[in-house]
Amino acid sequence: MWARRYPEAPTLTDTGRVRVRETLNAAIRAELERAVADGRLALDVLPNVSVERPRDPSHGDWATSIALVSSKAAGAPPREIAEMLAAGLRERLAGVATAIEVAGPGFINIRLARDVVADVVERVRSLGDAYGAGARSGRRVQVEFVSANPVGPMHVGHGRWAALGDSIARILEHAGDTVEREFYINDAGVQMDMFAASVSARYLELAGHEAAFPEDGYRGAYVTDIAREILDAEGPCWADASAAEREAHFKEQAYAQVLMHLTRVLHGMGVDFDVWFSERTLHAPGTDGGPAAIERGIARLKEAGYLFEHEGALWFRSTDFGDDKDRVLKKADGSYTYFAADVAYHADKFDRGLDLVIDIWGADHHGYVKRMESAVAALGHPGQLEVIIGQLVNLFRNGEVVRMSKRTGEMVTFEDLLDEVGADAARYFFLRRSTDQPLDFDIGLAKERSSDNPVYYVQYAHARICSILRKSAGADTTDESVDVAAVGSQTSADSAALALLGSEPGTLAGDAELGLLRKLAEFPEVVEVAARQRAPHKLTTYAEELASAFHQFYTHCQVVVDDPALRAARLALADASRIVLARALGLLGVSAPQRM
RNA sequence: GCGCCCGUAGCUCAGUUGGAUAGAGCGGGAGACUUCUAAUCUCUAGGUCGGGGGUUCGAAUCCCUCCGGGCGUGCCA
Repeated sequence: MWARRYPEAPTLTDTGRVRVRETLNAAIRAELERAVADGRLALDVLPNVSVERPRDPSHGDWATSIALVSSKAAGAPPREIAEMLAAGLRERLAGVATAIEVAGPGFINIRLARDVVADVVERVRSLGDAYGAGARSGRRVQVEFVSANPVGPMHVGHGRWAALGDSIARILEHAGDTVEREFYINDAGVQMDMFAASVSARYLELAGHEAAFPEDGYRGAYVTDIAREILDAEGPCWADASAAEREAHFKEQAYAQVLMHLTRVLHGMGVDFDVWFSERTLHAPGTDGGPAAIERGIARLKEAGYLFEHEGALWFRSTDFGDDKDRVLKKADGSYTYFAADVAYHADKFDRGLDLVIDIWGADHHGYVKRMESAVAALGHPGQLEVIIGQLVNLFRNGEVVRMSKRTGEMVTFEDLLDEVGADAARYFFLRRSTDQPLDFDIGLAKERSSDNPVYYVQYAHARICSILRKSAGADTTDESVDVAAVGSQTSADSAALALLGSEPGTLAGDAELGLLRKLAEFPEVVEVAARQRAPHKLTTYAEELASAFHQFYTHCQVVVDDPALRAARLALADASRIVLARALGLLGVSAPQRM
């Protein structure tokens, strides 16, 4: 088995909310220490202090269960401990918190002063896109994803890995890492030969010759399209060439066409790779004329003492690292396994100085994870490879499963899907579910321009804000020539004005303002968690919650009002919401339209 | 057989690594446009968190076991 690892999260530094959290933690720890020093609390070891955000807003902004945790060791009732700590905290946190209460079995609930809550508005507006960003970690991370065999069009599952890998890359970048996106092209295997043979057979058919189609050939219509393009461009002369010559030539032609398809489709959805890595280069002789990378990779494992020969084959002792069985690198017939190339490939990655490599593979490859982790460990980089297993996509159309046949090659390609639903909806739906969950994708729903569609729900919130900003500038609300970001930044609200926000709790308007302020403040933590868990779906959930908080605010609070202070405060709040919505969508790779 | 993933409202799914009365959207029921976009909002119904044990102040979450579903278990790629 392998444990899912969540390496240390980058430290967030620029975010007031996290500082609030640290301030509270520090205050609670100090109270705890004081109580122990005074002999009021009998604890040998101090428990870890942590405040959390209660689900129920009536429990305040933050809460801690420290009294419950300490109760047993201290030999005192939790409520008694809580009362004692709360008394000290009220003094220590005067100015930050307006209420500190003991509730339930012994929770300490903390309600922040309103100006501390409202402070998020100016923090967001001054930081802009950097809000929620982590300090530069100095860590170089590579995300390798899609990595399809270049033998056909992208399928819908590839689209999901693309959205996932790119969004994880964006999130890690925002959290402070330096990230590279890489596509590993499996262009060396026998499937390329089969692909060439399939194109060759179609070419001969088109040129009017008899041709037996290969048993396990690729039967999709795209193969014929490629053959036709070659025929149109180069004529029927290849029918006279030897099969080997023809297939060798067609292989490269077809390969080039598929690569163009891949880059075009991926670029069309906003995914651009830094490196396209060809598997062939691993088999080719070294640039210095020395041994091929694949041989050098094996040599390294040998030096490390993990190889042995058995029944004419060369094996890697992956069981030393917890794998179920040992794995063959070089077969008895002298050829290399796919795994051998992958060892060389990963050795190359770490030679490039990467600190962490994240591979995204389809669910059908999960049996391969342990051996790859073992190899990376044997190469001297234990724990520096992380494999994310992406589950498949089931396509639905109005509740009906869209059937696809691998045998006949009939399928809805990812490009078809993009054409039909658009890049925004496709990406958003792919990212909406946790990665280890198979995804049901309803084409009808993704296309729907209604409240049923969460993409539009979130984008609409952004568009609404832009409309308000246009109006506040005295322009027509539909005038797209207005620079809404400039209008937003020209708005200024002093702290007295901001203190108006949420000043009437209990009213629809007051609660809506407070709800929106609190939601904005959560963003840095959401980014941190999404980064640590490689979980973009945390951001779709957040984006929908933020959009919901904004729509409530919009319904209950007129922004462009006569009172200049209230108007400025609400305008600033709307502007901050615009910035965070756009940032959240940006991390998902989804556009934030200014008008819908 | 063994390994991994999953099982939460009628449906699709969240649940911040053990916290307070388990949440959201859709679907069902009832309402709100003379306003900065109704692609919106408000209220309501709906649960044995697959079953059973255990750990503890406290379990959807951790452990054991059983049931059910998916995937993997090549000298394929």
